[in-house]
Amino acid sequence: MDTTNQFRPRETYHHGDLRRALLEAGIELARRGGPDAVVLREATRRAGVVPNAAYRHFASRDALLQAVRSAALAELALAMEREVIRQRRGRRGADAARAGLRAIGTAYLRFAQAEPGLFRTGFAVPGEPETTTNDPAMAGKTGLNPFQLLSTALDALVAEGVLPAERRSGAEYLAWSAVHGLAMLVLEGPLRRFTRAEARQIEQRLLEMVENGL
Amino acid sequence: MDTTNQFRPRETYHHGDLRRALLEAGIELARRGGPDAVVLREATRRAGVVPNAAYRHFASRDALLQAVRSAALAELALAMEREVIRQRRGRRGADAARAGLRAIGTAYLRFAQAEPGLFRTGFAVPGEPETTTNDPAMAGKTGLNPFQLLSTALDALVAEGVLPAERRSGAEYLAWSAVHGLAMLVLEGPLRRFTRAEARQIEQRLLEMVENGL
DNA sequence: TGTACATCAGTGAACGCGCGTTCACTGATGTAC
DNA sequence: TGTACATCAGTGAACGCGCGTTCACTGATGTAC
Repeated sequence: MDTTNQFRPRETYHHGDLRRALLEAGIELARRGGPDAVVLREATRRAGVVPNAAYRHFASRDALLQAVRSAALAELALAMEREVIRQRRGRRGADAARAGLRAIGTAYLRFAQAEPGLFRTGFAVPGEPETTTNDPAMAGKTGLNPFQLLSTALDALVAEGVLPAERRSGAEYLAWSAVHGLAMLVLEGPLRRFTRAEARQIEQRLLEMVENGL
Repeated sequence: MDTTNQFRPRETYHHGDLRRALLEAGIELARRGGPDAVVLREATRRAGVVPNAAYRHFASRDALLQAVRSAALAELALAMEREVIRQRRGRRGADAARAGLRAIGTAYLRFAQAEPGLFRTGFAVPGEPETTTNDPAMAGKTGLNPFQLLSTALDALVAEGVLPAERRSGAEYLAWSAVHGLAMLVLEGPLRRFTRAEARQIEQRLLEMVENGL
């Protein structure tokens, strides 16, 4: 099964799964070059198909880009879910809740560094805000998208009595702001030239600041 | 004096101050549409000049864009300087230092909302990081650029004993991350649809978080 | 004060580029009888 | 089991677009004598 191979000409007239092939090509393009690199013609080239064939599966270039964006957010959600499980392991109660929030932040920052192209595609492309959608295309295994995973982690902090209930509302935005801002600075801001170790240290301190400041 | 007017044909063969006219056209374009809207041909059109005339003054489209970016950062620096003076007025010592930091953050967030196009041009365009440059083109009246103004405010906190010296190093990045992140979320993230009042409230809480968390 | 001439700042025309998208088409597939 | 035909998923060719940039040029300006 090699439906996405762009070098060997297809043997069948029909592609088989062109939609998936285009989406995967789009994701790969985003991975390497961010949202601007998601070029419809290039995706069809990689799928071994004529440019306008894409229109059987996506209404426009932007529709393809949105699909790629959702996939990027889904990938981040999966990474968060994994990290939460990893960090909560062996902990209980308040301690586990704290670890959960920390895991969300860590996964976010790791993702930004490991997959800058996908990260930018997920967050620099205007689209349906994650706060208002329940689209499973941008969610992880739990069916929650990155924003909803953060909310869940904060809820846990309240349930365990770590975060006073009256400070709960809007806490997503504070936590997210800090982490998102740092990700941007490391990615394309003044912290670009930091070594991995320096970046890690700032990360740690930022997560502390959030924990203390919330 | 109307050298930038694009409607009336020039009376002189020479423009007079084409460099400035192009730069101002570029700033205007960025203001309305962000970095991508800074189109060399459009800038020359507005200056009432043939496209390639731009190359007497800028080596490339990117050189023009960098100049616009610097101008945007300079404008932000000026806004920060004004806000710092305003907020420190009538205060002294630790109180004034705290007001100074708060002013920096407030000015940053106000600027992002009032001039989203310029804000994005200042920060989404890769260029010489403000941390390493002393280019006066991106500085305010004090000769300091936005990043350096933030550093100064943090130094004042240490001098007044508000911020322990051992937590000073790297504090720029923590403060900046939080504020920058919130700016992005309000601008093009999930907080886009917030009302002005809601946004203000989150801002306040974020600045508190930074103050407490640092 | 006048003039020759180098320098400078514009003009005019054209390029190649790759993109997204539209149109009319044809080959392949699957379903009803 | 065979065949007619509707439906679907591709092809082929072409569009207009606006961009950044290059080339050879000319009109205006300012300086030396």
